[in-house]
Amino acid sequence: MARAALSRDAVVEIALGLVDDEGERGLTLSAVAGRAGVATPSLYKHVRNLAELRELVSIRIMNELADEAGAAVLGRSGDEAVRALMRSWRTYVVRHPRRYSAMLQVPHPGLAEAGSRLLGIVLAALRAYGLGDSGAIHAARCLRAAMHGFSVLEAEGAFGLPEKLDESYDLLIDMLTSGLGTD
Amino acid sequence: MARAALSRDAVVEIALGLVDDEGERGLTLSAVAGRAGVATPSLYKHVRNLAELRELVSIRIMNELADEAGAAVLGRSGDEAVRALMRSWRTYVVRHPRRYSAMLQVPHPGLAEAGSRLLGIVLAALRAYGLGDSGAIHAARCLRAAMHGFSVLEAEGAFGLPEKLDESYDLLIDMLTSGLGTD
DNA sequence: CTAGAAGGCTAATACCATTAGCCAACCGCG
DNA sequence: CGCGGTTGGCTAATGGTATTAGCCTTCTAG
Repeated sequence: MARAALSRDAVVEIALGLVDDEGERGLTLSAVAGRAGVATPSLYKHVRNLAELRELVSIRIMNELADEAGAAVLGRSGDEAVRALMRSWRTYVVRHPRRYSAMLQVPHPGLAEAGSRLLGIVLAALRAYGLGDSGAIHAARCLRAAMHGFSVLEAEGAFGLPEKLDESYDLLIDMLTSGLGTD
Repeated sequence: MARAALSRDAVVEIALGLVDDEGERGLTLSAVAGRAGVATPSLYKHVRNLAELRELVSIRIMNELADEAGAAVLGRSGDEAVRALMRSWRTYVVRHPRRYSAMLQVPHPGLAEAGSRLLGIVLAALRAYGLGDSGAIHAARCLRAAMHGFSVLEAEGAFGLPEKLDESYDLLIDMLTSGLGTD
């Protein structure tokens, strides 16, 4: 290889920083090149095009989220597991709101794989309820929808005051766990 | 006024058609101008810039959704109202997936107003539960988050097979209404 | 009938992604 | 040690986009 220089991963890393600092709209090839101290076309040696970079960023973010959610669920079961899953999910969003928003953009393929990893974690959290195969899928979809919806709305500032959001989320957790228990 | 010509509303209408046909990424000023049979800069006589057009489109869509949800809730109360609200919401999304996706983009101000209209409708659906002011807000946030999350995931094709999504959504409705009742 | 505004146009600018083609540096090999 | 190929940078050029400036026509109000 020639000059030590950039790598594919380094480009993705810079892109992530850009998303954190300026939001997903700030993710532009020339901005990445600027931060890397390189001319724009040089990036094409590491990344096929902007769409691929966006996809790589999304996948990276979804995997981060899955890592944290997976760790939270580990060693717990039942309501405890669901609670931990939901809390860790929201914690990630609160900590990295712009990343979470960026992950949503452009539902290209490739995200599907990372998505199914997340699904597996949600299913693991549900294991103790003894739902059938099909029931578990339905329940997982509901959990994911609820967590995702709350996250999107919070990350985009669609809720009014940020205070008391914790209470709202606790209520959502209670509604869902009680719904699961009495199913 | 000069030549009969375009109006602000007509421009928004064309933009909506574009969103329906090509998705939110197809909403470009030159595409709108093309459909209107006009040169691109002429649009600036009706709309301040692309950002404003996007905002107008989003508001229009959110109001459409609010109209349908409001009509669904009208004359019902309690679990029936919540069920009707949730069903009408998803019905809109299934009917206009691209519009719903487009509404999410760019959470500019101005959407807040249309959003509070929606909030009012959700609160109306919850009236019969006799929740306190604060409790109703929390419950409304949960409902909205759940509906929104499911809608986003469905509109983006994030769930696997489209079949049996009805069952999943019914489960979500049951979980939430039972959570509200036993609160 | 006339003045002015409304709404169209062309031309020009700036920014972006993307492609093509060139050049230098580094690597491994003999 | 040197040499060739690959790797990773560059500049130049293209095309699409939004946006601004300034002109010109046409309708309408008075």
